[in-house]
This record gives sequence, structure tokens and C-alpha cells, in this order.
Amino acid sequence: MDLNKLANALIPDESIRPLEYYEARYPERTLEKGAHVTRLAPSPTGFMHLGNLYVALANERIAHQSGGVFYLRIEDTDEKRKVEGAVEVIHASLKYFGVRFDEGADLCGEYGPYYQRQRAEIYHAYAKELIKKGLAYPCFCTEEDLEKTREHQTENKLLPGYYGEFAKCRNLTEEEIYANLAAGRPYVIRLRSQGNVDVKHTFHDEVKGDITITENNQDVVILKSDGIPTYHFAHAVDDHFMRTTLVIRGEEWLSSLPIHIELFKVLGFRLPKYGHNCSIQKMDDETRRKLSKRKDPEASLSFYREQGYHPTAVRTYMMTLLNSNFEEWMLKFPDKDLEEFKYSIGKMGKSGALFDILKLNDISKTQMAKLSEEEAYDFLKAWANEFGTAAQKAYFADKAYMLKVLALCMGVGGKKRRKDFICAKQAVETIGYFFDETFAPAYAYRFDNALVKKILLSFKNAYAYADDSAAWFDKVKAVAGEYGFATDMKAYKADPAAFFGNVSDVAEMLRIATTGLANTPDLWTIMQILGEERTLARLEKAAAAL
RNA sequence: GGCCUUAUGGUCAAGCGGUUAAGACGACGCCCUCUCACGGCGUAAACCCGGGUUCGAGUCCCGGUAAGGUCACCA
Repeated sequence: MDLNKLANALIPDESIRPLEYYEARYPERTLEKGAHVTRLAPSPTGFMHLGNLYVALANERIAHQSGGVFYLRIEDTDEKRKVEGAVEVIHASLKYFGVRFDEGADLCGEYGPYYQRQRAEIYHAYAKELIKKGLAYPCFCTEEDLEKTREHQTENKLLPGYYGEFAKCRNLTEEEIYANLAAGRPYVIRLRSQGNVDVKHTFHDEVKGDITITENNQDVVILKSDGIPTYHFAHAVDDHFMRTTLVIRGEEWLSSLPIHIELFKVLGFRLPKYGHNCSIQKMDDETRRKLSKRKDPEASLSFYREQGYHPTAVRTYMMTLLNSNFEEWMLKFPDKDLEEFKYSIGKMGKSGALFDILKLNDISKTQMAKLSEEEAYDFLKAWANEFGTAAQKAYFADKAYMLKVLALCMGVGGKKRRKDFICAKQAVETIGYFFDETFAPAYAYRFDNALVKKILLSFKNAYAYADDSAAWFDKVKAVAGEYGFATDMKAYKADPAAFFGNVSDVAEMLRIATTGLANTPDLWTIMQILGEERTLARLEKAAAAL
């Protein structure tokens, strides 16, 4: 059979250039020894998964830490899954979380194009080459044909797939092929696998360690009937010509690794190193499963933006899952930037971790506590502008006022910071009582209303804005004493029955009256921030409500 | 079902043949304290099961079991 003629008939792409051209066009990168070229290669589905960030971080850290290159490639070979504007989503969400690419789609770079659809010429050139060498062939099987063999294979407990005797088009005669072509039958190009499933090799995976893999014997399709490559083929061609040295990807790819190994071999490309990382899981009743895009809102990167999680917190949490010794380092050097951490691919977990929002919340609290009130202002304002209610947006109009609120709630100036804020949404909600528009108290006192009313009024009469914290508290105590509440905690503890309650109960009444809440930061300061007029008004309003 | 991978407290996990089996989150208790938050101290809580190898096994080997992944003209 004239393979050259066949190749031309099968792939009549005029733009193809000699193979040497591509090697010269995409030369080996000149990098320091030990530098890694890594990539993130998402599909433009418009949905960014937490797992995308997870794997992006691992690749990014390794590339940048080694003085290498980290780039973005868009795997848009599946027309059905493509979504308009998806690439913007990819860029925006990763940028928000501080993942920076050196080159790639919509960025500069010498190894592009970085959209697979724009690289058809290269795939065609190499698919054609394989045909010429007899290592690939056209397959005219229909979906029904394939379905039938699959049924037969499952019934007879045979290895499913297109291989050996089941590869019906593998040994089509020249006449048959041209007859099919003349009949206008659609076809795909399949690899003529040289592998044998009975042969096993041990393969060194950068994260899993030594694993045993079986040779591929599947005649996988490399070019779909529309001439677009499948993932496997595009992966081999792209990672070769983009000169990727290390591929860190999800473990769902591990089982197709034999295909990739064969493809690289058959194409004459040097195999990159691989690291297959585990996916983040979630407990679903009694069983674990992958974080699901459909079932779990926290699977989506947009969730963290909507909730207003600080990007550094999410990154930090990802890092704790990514490198087992990261958390210890972080505790030891709380003020160091996480880029100073020496990331090690060998320290990546071998089994999938359960997503733990409580842990994320804890990390988020300490992250928020690291912010100055100015930084917090900017962060919360940006969140409110995008996701907040109209009233919440208005909070930020009076910056000086907001800064005072934040300084109090974050414990700025104190020995240790408070950790009241988890994420922007929750933070903005918790400071709602500082703003009359959203101050909607549900007064819930633990004492008799008539008594509370008397105490409120009594304190209101005594209150003076100019009092300092100590003088203010003396007045609280005075009121407490007046109504039979203990002002001395020791005395109270010694004989609780002798009193209505103690000074903290009185403070609670005042707190509920002015903020609507039983738990808040320092009440004196809150009154200082609210101002004399509003403080008095709130006390009066609360008393009137009783 | 075949193949691959994994298995230490509720969760994330140290551990690489000899340890009282770290630490963090969470839970609980105490202290500090006008509440809360912070902080401090403390308690409970683990080597999947069965065989080997070895003076000695969480650690090495084999076999179970369980969990995860995968078996597309999707990535």
C-alpha cells in the first residue's frame, strides 16, 4: 500500500510544513539546569473547579521555584463543552488567587498558539507522519459498530476497547479504504498500537512514586472525524513542542498514562516527567467522593469570591493540602510570604484529602487578622461593590467611620488581634449594627423587661460621651449596684443568690440595647464610634420598645 | 468486573525497624475576662484485618478488606 498517498488522501491539509520546521520553530528552551516548564491546561467550560486551583498552584510553585516557566494552554478540542467567555473566567479566577502565568493563551509567548484549535496544522503534520510510517490508520467504524463490540466484550468478560482482533479497520485493504473514502464515509485516525497488555513496566511518578503500568494496546483515536485531535494526541504534541518538562495533573489521568507513553514513543518525543496528584474529596453521608461541581457549591472557585474569602487564605489552605510539611512551616514563620516556602513535589499527599471548610475558616481568620484596617477596608469594599447589597455598599461611603469600625472589630492596636472575620460576606454582615440602615435589633434580654427598661433609662441618664473607658465602666457598675446586681465578681461568685445577677448581665443589657447583639467587641468603644447622639437614641429606642 | 493507587485520632497529617505514636483544625474543660474574640493551660481521640520476616513491625513482604481512580470520536 502506498502510505504516502494514503496520508495525503486522509489528511489533505495544505498548510503542513516539513517536520523539521516545527522542531526549529519550537526549540528546546534555554533554562538553568533543574528548571521546570509546567503548565495548566484547562478546558474552556466556563467553570473553574477548586481542583484547577490546586493543580495550578502545584505547577506554578515548581516552575517558579526552579526558575522555570509556567504557562496556560487552552484545551478546546471538544466543541460541545466550549463556553463563550470561558477563557476570561480562567484568567480572572486564577489571577484573583494570585496564580501568575509567564506565557500562554491571551498572553505573550514564543511557543504558541496556546489554543489547541489553532494548532491543527501541527497535529495534522504528525498524524500524517504516523500514517506514512504505518503507525496510524483510518477507522470507519460507526458508533453502533463500536457499541456492538463493546457489548460483545463485556458479555464475554473481555478487555473492552478497540484493539487486536476487535480493531476491525486495522487491516483494511487499500481497496476497502479508498472505497470508503469514495463513499464519503466519515473516519477517524487511530494509532496502530504496538503495545502488549501482558507487558508491565515500573514507572516513576513524581508524586506517587514507583508504580507498575501495563503497556497500551488500544488503537486509540488520535484525530476525531472533524480533524481535531483527542486529548491524548494533543497532549503529546503540545507538551513536546511547548517543551514541558513536568506534567502535574489529576490522578484521573494515571490510567491513560500508557497511551501517552506510547504516543510519545511513536512520535519520537522525549517523555516529560509526570506527577499525578489526588483530587480533593468530600464526605457525602457515609462515603467519600470527589468534590462535585454539581452537588458542592464549594467546588467552584467562584464560591470563594462570592463569599469573599481572602485569596491568600484559599491559597494557604490549598498549600496545606498540597505539601504535608507546609503547615508546620507556616506556623513557624507566620509572617513569611508563602512563596518563600520550599515546595517539594515529593511531599505531595498520595491519598486524596477531604475538603475541610472549618480548617479553611481558621486559616481565613488568621489571614484577615493580618490585614491592616486600610487593607481590610479595601478588601471588604471591593467585595461589597461586587456582591454586597446596596446598603452594604453604602457602608464604605464614610471611610473614616468604617476604618474605626474595622480597627475595633479586628482588634487593631491591641496586644493580639481579634479573629472575628472569616470572609468578606460574613464580616460585612457582622458589622451591620454600626449602620442605622441595617440596624434591625431583635432585643432578646434575659431579664424582666420592666427591670431592663429601668436600667437602660438609668444608664442613659448617667452616660457621658466624654467619659473614658474606666469612667464609663464605673457608671455601668453604679447602675448595676443600684438595681441589685453584683459589681464585684468575687462577691458574686461567693454567693450568687444574693444578687439579681452581676455587672456583666447589666453590660449585656446595654450591649443588646445598642447593638442588638449579646456578643460584640468592647461596648465603650462601640458607643464612641456610634457617637453620643446615636448611642442615646438607641438606648432610648430600646427602652421604648419595652 | 479488569487494571492502577491508597489505608495512622472526626479531619489534615508527622513517622521511613526500637518514640510515652508529633503537630494543626475541630470537640470538650479550666484560666484570663463586662459579653464575645484573642491568648494561656489541659482532656478525650488513631496505626483496617490476618499471616509472615525480625530479638523487635505503624514502618518490610504476602493475602484479605475497604476506599478512590479508570475503562469515549470528554478532557
